[in-house]
Amino acid sequence: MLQVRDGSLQVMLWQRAREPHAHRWSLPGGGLGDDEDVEESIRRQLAEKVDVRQLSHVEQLAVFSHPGRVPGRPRVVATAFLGLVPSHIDPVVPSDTAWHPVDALPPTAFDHEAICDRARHRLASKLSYTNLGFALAPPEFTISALRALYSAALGYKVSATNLQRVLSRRGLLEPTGATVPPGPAGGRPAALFRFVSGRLRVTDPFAVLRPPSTRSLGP
Amino acid sequence: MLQVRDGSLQVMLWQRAREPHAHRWSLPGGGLGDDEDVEESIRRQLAEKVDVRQLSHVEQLAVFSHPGRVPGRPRVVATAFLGLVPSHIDPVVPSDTAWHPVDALPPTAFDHEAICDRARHRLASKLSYTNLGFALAPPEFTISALRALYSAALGYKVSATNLQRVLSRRGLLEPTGATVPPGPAGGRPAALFRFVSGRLRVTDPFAVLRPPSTRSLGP
DNA sequence: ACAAAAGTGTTAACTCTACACCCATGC
DNA sequence: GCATGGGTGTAGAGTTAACACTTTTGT
Repeated sequence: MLQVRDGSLQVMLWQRAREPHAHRWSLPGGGLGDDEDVEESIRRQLAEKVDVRQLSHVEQLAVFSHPGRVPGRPRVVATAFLGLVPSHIDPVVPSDTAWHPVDALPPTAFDHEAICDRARHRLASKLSYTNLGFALAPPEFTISALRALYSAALGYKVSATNLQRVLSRRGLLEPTGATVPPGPAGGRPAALFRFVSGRLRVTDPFAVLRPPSTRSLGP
Repeated sequence: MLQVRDGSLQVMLWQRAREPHAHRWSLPGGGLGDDEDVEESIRRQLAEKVDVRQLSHVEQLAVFSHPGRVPGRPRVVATAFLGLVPSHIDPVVPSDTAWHPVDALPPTAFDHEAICDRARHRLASKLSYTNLGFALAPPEFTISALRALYSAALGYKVSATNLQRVLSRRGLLEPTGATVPPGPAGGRPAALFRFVSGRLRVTDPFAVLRPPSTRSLGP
């Protein structure tokens, strides 16, 4: 589960009490029940940590199935997921559970660091060619705030100017009309925006080799 | 397993002899052994159908885990893969096995039609932003031949002119120097090309929101 | 007035599509 | 010569990054 917290992208981990890998930090998860699919299962597992209604997005990443991935046990096949929580939420988490910046992970259990890396990469990619930003952002936000979210998730500074232009041209962003008063240092009040849609949509489907344009189908 | 055959994208299926879903057509696959991961397993399963050295690309698609996906049995969790065979190969296949155009599938077992759709979509996407064309094409080919492969895989006509330009600009294609004599109808001899690399490479990593250019880091 | 923060205008570079045109060959 | 298929030139549209500039506020 990933969230932008305090200006950095963080992942929710819990500290294992027992072997194998006691005291190491682990991604939430667990066994698959007989009457659920893996999507239902991961939501059930995450529900033990947070209110699942706080999850703004969940998607499959990949299967991790190396025979030795869980030491001292028969092989465990894991289906890894990317889960996102919007930045305005601060879920109450159990005492063995905490958020960690993805750039400074504590010792992790099993192959969970590799799973984290996969999740970061997937998130960065989808921010570029979909409207997935809605899953990181609160319902309303200033462009500066959105810039901070994108910067944290992508790992490099994003220009507020160009971010607004790209997302607006694609029709993903709309102004609410409201503004936020500036801080004590002054400055122009910032306009508030929201994402037009809260459903994942691919906005830049093919970089090249697009289908022929319709006008070339004429007589 | 997908391949462009006779001008259309086709999938290799085998006809089930026994229930459930007897006589329906099924994707190759099977159980996961204790000492292999899912990638090794799928290659082992496919080896029963073709020479695995003929596989030019294999990648995970997704997990299919709906409890009712295999009727009359405890739930079976499947990890679906996309496998590609270059068009110049014509593998000898068992008698219960045949290639079918993805646009005209016979009645398929379980959720295998959905898996096929997922594979087609993944292939089409990756042709646009990676060099995955190498996995469909023979070692050397004319631009016309490559155009036919891309058109079949994408499902719409691709311009030979622009295909050559896009792939050349990206440094994916290089001329071999050789040419192919024209057919009986005449025409200019076609130059032969090859893919520079046979390893998957992302060539168009982010549609937008690229990291800042290096020159803006100057003093 | 001045500093600070937000937002807009503008330019240059780049990429892709479409289409006109030229090239090399068989008949 | 001329039809046929292969290949190149080029113009135009569309996006994006970079940066200068304007707007709106607090002190």
